[in-house]
Amino acid sequence: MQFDTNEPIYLQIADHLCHLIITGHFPDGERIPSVRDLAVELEVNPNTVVRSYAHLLEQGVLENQRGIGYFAAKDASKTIKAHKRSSFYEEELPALVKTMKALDISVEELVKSIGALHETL
Amino acid sequence: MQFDTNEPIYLQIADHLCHLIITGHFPDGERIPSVRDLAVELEVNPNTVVRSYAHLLEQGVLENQRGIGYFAAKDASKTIKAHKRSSFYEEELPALVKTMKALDISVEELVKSIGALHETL
Amino acid sequence: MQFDTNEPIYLQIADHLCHLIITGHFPDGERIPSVRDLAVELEVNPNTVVRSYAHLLEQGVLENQRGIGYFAAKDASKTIKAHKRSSFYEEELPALVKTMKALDISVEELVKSIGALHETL
Amino acid sequence: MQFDTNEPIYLQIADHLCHLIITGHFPDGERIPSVRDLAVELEVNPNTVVRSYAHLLEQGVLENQRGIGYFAAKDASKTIKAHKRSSFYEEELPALVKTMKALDISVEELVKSIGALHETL
DNA sequence: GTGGTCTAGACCACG
DNA sequence: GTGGTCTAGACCACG
Repeated sequence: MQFDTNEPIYLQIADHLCHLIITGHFPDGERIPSVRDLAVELEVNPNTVVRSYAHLLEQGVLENQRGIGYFAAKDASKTIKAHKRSSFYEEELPALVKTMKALDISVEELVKSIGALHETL
Repeated sequence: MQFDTNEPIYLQIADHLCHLIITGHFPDGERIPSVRDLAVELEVNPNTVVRSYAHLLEQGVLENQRGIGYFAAKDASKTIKAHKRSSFYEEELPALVKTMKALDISVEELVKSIGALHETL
Repeated sequence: MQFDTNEPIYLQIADHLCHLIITGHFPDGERIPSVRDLAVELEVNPNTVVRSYAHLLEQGVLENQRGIGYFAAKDASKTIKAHKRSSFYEEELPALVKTMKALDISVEELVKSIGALHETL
Repeated sequence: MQFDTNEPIYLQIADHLCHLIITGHFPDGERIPSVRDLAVELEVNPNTVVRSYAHLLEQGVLENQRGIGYFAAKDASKTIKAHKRSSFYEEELPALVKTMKALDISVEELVKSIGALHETL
């Protein structure tokens, strides 16, 4: 895994874990790697992984069984998607439209770009 | 001006100045407020304003006349828009499309939302 | 380290660091002292060191690992030498030749002086 | 006259005046323009010209006759050249040789460059 | 008046 | 531990 320099590593890890959960690599309810193991695998400070897990715990994406380990919550995928959906519609999209207007980009132009990206990515 | 807690104030000020430039409140080539004046107006430490100005100087948005003050560059609006345009098409938009696919949002659905936002904002 | 009064300290520190890098005291890719440590060593305010580091970061001489510290870039020596070389040939040398002509110093005379200095320094 | 942004304007003006003196445009002993006139001609703050004149007064390049104006000193050209000569041999040249060694430029290489510049400039 | 630099020191996020 | 940001305020060169 490659880390972007500008975004906190712990958030990048959290995002990555979410991605693995909603794509079924870490199915809902199943155990995920220990802090230690993941830290070794990602060549990262264990504190950083702790922070990622704590972050996802707060959001209800992960659960913790004392002495056993961390698990994806029963409804982790649903929770993640709900989170994403709300930040998408309430933050990302309005920001994008605002920029778009500031740059005098028309809706048609935008739709074309989105269509192109949609096929490529 | 209200500051968001998460983004550095000096960047928020820089952004704000860019906005004022491309909307013509600080026309290309004209003088902008002195460091001290802006600091007083925004209730911020002068050093913070210095930092904002230095940031925009690096990007070629501002210029400097010794002992006189800061000016919007001759082509400031163009420069700012070019910056914005490239980050829009190369970062914002691809990120959006990625999220959109992860959430199984169709292009049609998206276009509708954009249309609605476009009129409201 | 002794500071000259006329040049900004942060630039003198930056220059000094460049010198240490191209002479191999801080090899390419290796970690350099933390902001705090260097500030203590040079008896300078940490902010001043931050400024030096930020300056070299912009120029691609230093790199940054989140929460770990600053490193000389992989190709730091090369970058520094390229900078120096261009300012040497495009600024220093032409200025010197101009002065030399204004003073009616012949090329022969100059070459002799350079030869002498070259052995002494 | 075009001003460089990095060097103080008053020094650039002083240099320019020196140039005019040693090239005979303002002959030794003759009156030079009033502060006011020069400020108008150069589109510069009168204080800046005052500073230039004061600077040259200190160096013995100019003289002042109260109520009449500023004059190039009787031996202005000589004084200027002596100044230049000493800063050339004691500062410029040693600095150049130091850079040259740091960049592994040989004396031969340098001499060639100087020769080329000598003809072009 | 203008900006540029610096100190002293705080608080914070991050690893 | 690391760097990043910010305040408060000083001093200076310059125009």
